[in-house]
Amino acid sequence: MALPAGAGVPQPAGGRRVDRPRTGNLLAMSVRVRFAPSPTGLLHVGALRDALFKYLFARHCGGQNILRIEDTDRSRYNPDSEREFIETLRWVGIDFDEGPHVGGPCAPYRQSERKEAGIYEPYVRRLLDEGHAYKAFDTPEELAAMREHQIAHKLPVGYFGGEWRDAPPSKVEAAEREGRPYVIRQRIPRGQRIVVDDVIRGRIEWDSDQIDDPVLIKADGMPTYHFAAMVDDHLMGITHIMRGEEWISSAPKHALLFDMFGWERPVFVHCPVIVGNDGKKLSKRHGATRVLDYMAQGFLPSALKNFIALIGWSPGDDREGMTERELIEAFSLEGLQPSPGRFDIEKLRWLNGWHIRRLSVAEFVDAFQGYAREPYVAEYWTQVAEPQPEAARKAGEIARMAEAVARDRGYAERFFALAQERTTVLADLPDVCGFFLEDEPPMDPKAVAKWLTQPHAPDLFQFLVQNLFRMNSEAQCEAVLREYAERAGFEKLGPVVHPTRVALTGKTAGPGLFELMAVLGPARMEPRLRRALEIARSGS
RNA sequence: GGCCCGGUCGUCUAGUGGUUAGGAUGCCGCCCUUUCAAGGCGGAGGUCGCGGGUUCAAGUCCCGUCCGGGCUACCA
Repeated sequence: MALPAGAGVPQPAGGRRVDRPRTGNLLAMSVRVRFAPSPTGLLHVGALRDALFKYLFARHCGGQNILRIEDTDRSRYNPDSEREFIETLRWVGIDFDEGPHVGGPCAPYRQSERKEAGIYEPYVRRLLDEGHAYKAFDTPEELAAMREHQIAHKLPVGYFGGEWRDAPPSKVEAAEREGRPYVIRQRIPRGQRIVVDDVIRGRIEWDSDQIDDPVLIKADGMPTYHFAAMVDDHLMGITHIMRGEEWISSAPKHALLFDMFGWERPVFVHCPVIVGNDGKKLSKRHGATRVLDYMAQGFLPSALKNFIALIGWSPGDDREGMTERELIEAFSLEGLQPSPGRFDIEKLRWLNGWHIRRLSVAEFVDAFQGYAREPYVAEYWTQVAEPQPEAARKAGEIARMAEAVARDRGYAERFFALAQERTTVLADLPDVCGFFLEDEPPMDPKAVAKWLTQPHAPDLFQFLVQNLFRMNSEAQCEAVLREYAERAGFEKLGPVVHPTRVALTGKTAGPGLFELMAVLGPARMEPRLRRALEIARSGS
């Protein structure tokens, strides 16, 4: 999508007019949304859902998805954060048409850089000139005292005028001459009804007397969210301000800003949020899990997207398991719900299994190999997961399995096929089918006690070892076991099947015995059977 | 305290005046079966937050109320 040169950039200082950018019809008609995180930490599920809804909406409409970094708070800035966001989103499969990492016609896409480029200045000046903003020289102490007074007298808390909103110009000039630090505040009109139309909630109204004058420019010269985000949204041609519902209360300030500039208001969409199990907003201190942790546990991006999309949105029918293509196709603002939802890990697990089962075997193996290659997987299992000594072992198991898979891809595909419908998260794979790769898989003591101590066990294993030469196919394996059962006088296959399963896998549960025997083949079965024979002899 | 948003099985949801309030997950049971899964079938689980009102008829419309949440920063 090409933008006319200079679109979205205010005229240089000489040129007077700063107005709606001439973005051309193509751009004006196309949906443009932005994910605008503050780079202060890790990407957790709350932010992911925010990014996901915009992504789905943009892709559904054939519009543009834009990444903008809102790094105007220097005290909370975290230099690693932006990379975390971009890499996590890349893993999830949410991509951007414009952003600091890919560029675009509205660059730069970091607000600190936009501030350096002087993009905001003409707009501040214009607001000041037109009386929509004013300088306020209150000290932090004065502000604190005012708030205390308001709380004590049960008054609305906030800056509703102070001494600067209506201060005479001479006073302001004097303060400025003294070099006193100041902020620039938006002058909210008084005695008005402010109406904001929200796509999800309909019309929301405020009495403008209830809305305090927000800081637009901080004392350090940096714009606040209230100012920078709105100016940028306009300059970048954002058509829909989609964000979490926690922004509803500042929506009137933002809508008013658009009005003050004479800009067309974008469509407001205040999405429901994901809350913690206590019903409270998700935050780092409140059960908000890093998205990468889900990756490390072996959740598929497709499942995570599917699951997150279904909290607060529904396609309108009974569909639950949906591919990315289906999500994009079905997504609409009408399906958005107003109430917050909770993150139910059990349902995510089910959905992950659902997505795994829909993969081809080759894709399934690729998914595991890609997973095992992710550097954060090892870090997660060794340093984040609990309980610790046990969790760390998982990292080694995953790495070893990945090596083995790479060494013999054909073999891997055969046993992955058997593991597929028994896998809920990729990290389970070593547990589910690790025994295929070890001549001496770890033995479950209970399984040994129950099945390898059976009186007929040594005889059974001896028989199997002797007949390995004719145990290549599934049918052959079954025939041999049935033959033994008959010879030993067992009416049912259980007494034969269970000890054999324990001998070969060390477990009581797993893929169908004949299937797994056929995959193992005689060469791999022999050492396992011989070991079991020894255990059975010594045990009984 | 003020303003604003929300409220359907534990959880995610369908539902826009007339349905025995549907689906999914989780739980339980049955079937399949050599085990575990997957799959199929069935069950328990909701006085649609509560109280009024409008209407022949209300989860759906109106009023009130309660509860939960958000904002109330020179954070986003």
